[in-house]
Amino acid sequence: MKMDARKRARCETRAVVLKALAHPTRLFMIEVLAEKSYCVCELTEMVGLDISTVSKHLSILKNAGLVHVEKKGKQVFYSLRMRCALNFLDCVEAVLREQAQDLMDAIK
Amino acid sequence: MKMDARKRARCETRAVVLKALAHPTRLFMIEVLAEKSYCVCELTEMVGLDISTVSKHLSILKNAGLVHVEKKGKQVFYSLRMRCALNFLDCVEAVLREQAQDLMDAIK
DNA sequence: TTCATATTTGGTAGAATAACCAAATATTGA
DNA sequence: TCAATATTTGGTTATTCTACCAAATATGAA
Repeated sequence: MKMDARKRARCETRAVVLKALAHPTRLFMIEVLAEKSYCVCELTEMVGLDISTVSKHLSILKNAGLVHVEKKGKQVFYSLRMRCALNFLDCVEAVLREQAQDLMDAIK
Repeated sequence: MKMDARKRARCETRAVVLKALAHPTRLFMIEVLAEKSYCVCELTEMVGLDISTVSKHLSILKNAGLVHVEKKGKQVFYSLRMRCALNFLDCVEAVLREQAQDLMDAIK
């Protein structure tokens, strides 16, 4: 099974979604947004980075289809759109646990 | 819920696993390795990049704990270790389908 | 040991990312 | 309209990533 142009395009599309998740700050925000929606300034306060940086991170999540955006007055609220991203993260946890176990096994 | 040092570290660890998945070539190989294990030269043939590039991609997957490595004679075989990475990808598909649907809705 | 094959590692150049600051835009209220 | 607040966008710099080539390493066969 070769990676022809079609398969490559398909993988590139998927990679956009995964890349959106693959950043500490964005992961953190995904977790936070799993509870409820927050506006940019609230997220900025939690994250502790410049608001322009946070805004750009959020736009990456938006472009990937991971969050939903709603404007209310002067504020813009983001919420988690794809709940299955959370299962996602559980899977990552499983990977990490297994890695840790391997390390333990290697030591003893 | 602020992103303190501990939370940041936690997110960074998770991000390593996600980053490993977040590349078209590596995604492709994950899919291929879901069927059965392959050696580096077979994967290189499928992927169509330089073998050194493929080797580096594989080492990223290995470091993230996503694949298992087994040496047989002159060849090195890689296999998918975390099957749940596939559910992962199903979730990504769901995201993409929903995005496509939104586009359709926006047009009509 | 020597050769051939398979893989990894080191080096390098170009592309992509992420952080900040400053400026632009949008919205509400005076 | 003007001022204040919330957010986004543009610009810049430093870092990281990715692809290739060349060289090093490992293994099995002659």
